[in-house]
Amino acid sequence: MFTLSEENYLKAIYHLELDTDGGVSTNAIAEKLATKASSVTDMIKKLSEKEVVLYKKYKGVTLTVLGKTVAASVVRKHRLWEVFLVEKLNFSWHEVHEVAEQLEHIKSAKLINQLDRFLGFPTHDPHGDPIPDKDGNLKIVEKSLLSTLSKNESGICIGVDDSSSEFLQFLDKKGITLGKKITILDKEDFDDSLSILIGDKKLSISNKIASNLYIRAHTGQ
Amino acid sequence: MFTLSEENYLKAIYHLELDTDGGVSTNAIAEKLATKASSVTDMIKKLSEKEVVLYKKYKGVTLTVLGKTVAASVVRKHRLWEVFLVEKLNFSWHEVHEVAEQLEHIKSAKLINQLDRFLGFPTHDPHGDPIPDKDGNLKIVEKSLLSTLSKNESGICIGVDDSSSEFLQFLDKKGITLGKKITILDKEDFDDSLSILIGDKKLSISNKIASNLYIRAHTGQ
DNA sequence: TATTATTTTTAGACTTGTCTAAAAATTTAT
DNA sequence: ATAAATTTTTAGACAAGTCTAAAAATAATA
Repeated sequence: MFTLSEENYLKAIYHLELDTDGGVSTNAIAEKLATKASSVTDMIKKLSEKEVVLYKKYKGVTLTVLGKTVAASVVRKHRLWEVFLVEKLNFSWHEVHEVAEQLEHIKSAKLINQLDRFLGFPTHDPHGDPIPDKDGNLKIVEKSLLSTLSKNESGICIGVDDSSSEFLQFLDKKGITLGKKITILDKEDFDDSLSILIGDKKLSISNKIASNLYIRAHTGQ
Repeated sequence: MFTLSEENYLKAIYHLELDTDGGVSTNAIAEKLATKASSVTDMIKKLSEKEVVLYKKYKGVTLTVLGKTVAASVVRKHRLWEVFLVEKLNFSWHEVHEVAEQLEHIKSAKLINQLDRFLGFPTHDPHGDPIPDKDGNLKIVEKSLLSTLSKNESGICIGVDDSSSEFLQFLDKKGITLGKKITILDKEDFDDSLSILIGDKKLSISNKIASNLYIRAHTGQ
C-alpha cells in the first residue's frame, strides 16, 4: 500500500517520464510537486526501497513496471473522477482538477470499477486526456496541434495541452469545446494568428492558443 | 481547516455525545477510535486550542457550536456518499462504510452540494440514519425498536442500530430491508423471540435481532 | 475515611514528511 | 582542463500524530 505522498510522487514521475528521455531529475520532480530537492531525494530513497523506482545517485529516477502500474492507477482514478464531476455534478472542466486531486487517492477497487461502469467506460477525461485502463494501458490517439494545420484543413478538437484554469475558461468564453469541428480559414504570416471556423462561428485566435489545442484529423465532409 | 485526524476525532465525539449526558470521556474516545488514551489527550488539547471542543482536565469534552458544525458536516458527507455508493454504484449496505470513511474527508463545498442534488436530496442513508442538512441539523424521526412492539402491532423498517457488516449481511439473507412492513405475529415469552410477517414471508427472529431494528409506527392498513 | 482500583495526564520517544544549510558530485564555460 | 555554476545529496531540525511507561487525579470499596 502507498501513502498519499508516495502516490503523488509516483504520479509526478509518471507524467514527467512521458516527456523526458532517460531518468527524471530530482529538480524536475521538486518543481512539479512544489517542494524542495532535498525532500525529493528523501522520498526517492523510500520509493526505491519499495521497488517502484530505479534510482542511482545523481542520475535521476525511472519507474519500474510496478511503479508504472501504481501511477497509472492513480491517473486512471483522477480522470474517471473528472468525468464524473463534469458529466454528473455539473462541474466545468476548469473546476475539476483540485477535487480530483483528492478523490484520486481513495482506495477501493470496487469503487473505481463501478464508477467506470456508471460513466459508460469513458476513454478520455474532460480535457481530452486518455484514461488508462485497468491494466494501466493508454489508448493512443493520433493528434496534432491546431497550430500545425494548414489553410483549409480541418479537424475535431480533442484535447488541450495547457489545462490551466485560465486557459480552459478562455476556451469556454470563446465556445471552444471538445468534439467541435474546427476549420482553418486563414493564417496570418506575420504573427501566425489563425482565422478559424468553429461550428458556425468565425473566430480569430492567436498562435499561443492554437499551440495548446489538440486536433484529430478530420477526413471528408 | 481541519486535518483528517481532527475530523475523525470530532466525528467520534459527535457520535458519543448523542448517547452520553455530560462530557465525553477520554477512554470512550480512545475506544471508538481504536487508539490510546494518551493520544486522545494530546488531540483534545489541540482541538481545544482551535475552539471546537470545551475541555477541562479529567472532566471530559463537549463540542462547541463550531465543533458540532464541523462534525455534522463530516457526517453529512459520509452519509451522502453512502447513498451514492448504494444507489448509483451497486454497493450493498454492508460494503459502504469503509469507502465512505475515506470519501467523507474530501474538501469541496460544490462537490457535496451537487452530490446532494444529484441524489435527489436524500434524508437518510442506506442504514436509515438521518443525513444532516447544510446547517448540520438532523430531521428527527419517531422510531422504536422492533423488540418493543406487541403482538399484532406492525411498522415500517426504517433503520438499524448495529450496522456491522455481519448484521447487515444477515438481514440481506433474511430479506429484511428498509421500507418493508413488519408485523408481529407472535412473541415467545421464554426467550423473547418473535414470529414476524415481512412482506409475504413469515420469519422467526431472536430478541437480539429485534433489538437492533428500528421501526416507524404504521397506522392503518 | 483510608486504601485500592481506575481513569487521565505527562514525559519522552518514534515515524513520516518536510525544511534549511552545507557538502559533494556533476555539468558548463572559459 | 581548470574554474565556476548548477544540481543533488547529506546532516540536522521541526511539526503532526502516535506510542509506552510512569505519575497524578478521580472514583470505588472496604
